[in-house]
Amino acid sequence: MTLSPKAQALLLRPRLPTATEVAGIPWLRVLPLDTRERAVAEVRVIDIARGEQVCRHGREATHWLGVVNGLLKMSSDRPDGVPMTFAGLPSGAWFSEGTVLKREPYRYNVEALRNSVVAGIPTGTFHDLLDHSIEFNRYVMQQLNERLGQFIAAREIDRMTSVEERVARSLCALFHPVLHPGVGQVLRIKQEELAYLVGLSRQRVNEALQVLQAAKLLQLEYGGVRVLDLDGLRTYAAAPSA
DNA sequence: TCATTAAATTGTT
DNA sequence: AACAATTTAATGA
Repeated sequence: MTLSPKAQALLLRPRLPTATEVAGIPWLRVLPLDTRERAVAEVRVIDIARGEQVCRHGREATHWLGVVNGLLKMSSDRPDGVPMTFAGLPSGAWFSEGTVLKREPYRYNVEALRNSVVAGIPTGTFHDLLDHSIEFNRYVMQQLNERLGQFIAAREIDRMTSVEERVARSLCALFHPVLHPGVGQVLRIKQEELAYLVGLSRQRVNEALQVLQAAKLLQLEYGGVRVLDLDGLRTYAAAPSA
């Protein structure tokens, strides 16, 4: 990315969301009309260039954040220096609720794998919604519950030896219907981005994807992946090697 | 709208 | 990492 400082400043300035962007925020839909209108008024969006960090480990959490458009990667700095990727965050993913809830600093880094649009509401607004909206509480509770399961899955993925299994499970996480409702049957992701997410070479990921395609679990498309059998990806086991 | 060309992405080695 | 093949996006008649 070679943008002039002026262009960068313009990109980094938070702005009001467009109607389309507001429509892409899943939790707004569960709110009653009056609550929703008040919440919408607090939403700001920001354009993030590929490679930029959305939040840094240790920084104070000022907003509850979500992906309107694009793809982010959530990872942690481990003491041994090897970064561990927790999750890929596609369109419709909202995150940092645990941190915002406890008013703590971020415990991970989030960076953009491609140019993305990220939305946020201030922590104060987040707590107001928790205090006054049952619907919002339900949404956040479900979100926390699902994310717990995803973190546990991420640890299992990290231990897996088979590349095909790792890719299959990672894709499942990205296609998670509750955490990532913005993702339809087709996930817009480059194989290069997926490789960076699972920490493998693009070649190896390409190879694994083709195995999974041959198994009729997914279909490769230019610039994306179509899932044919989500449950099959979830339970995929590598063929025993000779 | 269509044809041509450039750029991006995938598939192979 | 390099390269060829394929798909999409951009351009201009």
